[in-house]
Amino acid sequence: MTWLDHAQQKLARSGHRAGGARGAVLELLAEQHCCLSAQDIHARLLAGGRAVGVASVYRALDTLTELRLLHRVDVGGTATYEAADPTGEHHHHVICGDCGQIGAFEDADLERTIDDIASRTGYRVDAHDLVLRGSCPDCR
Amino acid sequence: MTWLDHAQQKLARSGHRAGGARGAVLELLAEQHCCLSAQDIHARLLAGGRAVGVASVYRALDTLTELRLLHRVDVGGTATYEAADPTGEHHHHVICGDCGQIGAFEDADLERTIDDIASRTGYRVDAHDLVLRGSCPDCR
DNA sequence: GTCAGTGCAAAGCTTTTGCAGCGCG
DNA sequence: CGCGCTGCAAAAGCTTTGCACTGAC
Repeated sequence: MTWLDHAQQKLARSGHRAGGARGAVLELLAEQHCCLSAQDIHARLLAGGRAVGVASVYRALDTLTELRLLHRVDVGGTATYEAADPTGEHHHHVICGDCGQIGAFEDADLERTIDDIASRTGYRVDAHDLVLRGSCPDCR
Repeated sequence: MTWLDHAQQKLARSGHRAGGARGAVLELLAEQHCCLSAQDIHARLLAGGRAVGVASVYRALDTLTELRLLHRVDVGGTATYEAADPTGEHHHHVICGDCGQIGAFEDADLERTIDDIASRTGYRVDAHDLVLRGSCPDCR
């Protein structure tokens, strides 16, 4: 089952109706390998011939994030979003401060360490984000 | 030597002059135990009787961040800033999604793990941020 | 038929920029 | 006495909200 199917099912089960704009956002995010900002998403949809409004993009992202179908990643003042793996598997990002290129990485050891810390904070921690900043191989 | 002295020295050595607004921002940040947003800083300075302009606050934060005297921390769409320890010692944040309360923690094991990962990315990584999200003890 | 979803436009926030005057060094 | 710093105001993003209309169920 694809992420797209999974997302549509979860939406339906939560009492949401299938609308054009949100569907377009879902389809676009389903085929991305990395995170996109709301503006990016809107621009790409327009470029692809889908006349969606910016507001609908933001509303869709909000809904999907609330249902935990998307991960919100804050990079440099702008929120970006990417499909959330239903199994909980996830990765983190390394951002080039010069060209803006974003890379991804994952590390089981890191996840363990973070979970460990989370359990010691006193908070009920249900999400975490690690961002590395620096210069990518091209810019360095 | 206090952080405030250190910062003022570094500014002077970088060819900056001592101005009222930036001085006020420095003094305020020197006595904080946690990160503040630009708006927070501006509001507190006004409340304290310092008639600084918002623009000066943003410009001061920019300059100080560039000199690595401050750490910029992105929490939920707004940038916040806190004094950076000149020895490189630093901590990370755990944010309550309900009340906005921000806690801090540090962990040597975590830092080692992150450094380890950073060296494998191909990037020259010179900063990193980890943010945990959840509910604080009070809200839970 | 009902009500969630949508597009548009307007408003709200945070942050940046332009500019003239002030004052540190 | 030059030029960096500052405040004000205007502008430039990003994001949210109000509203009437459409269309899914």
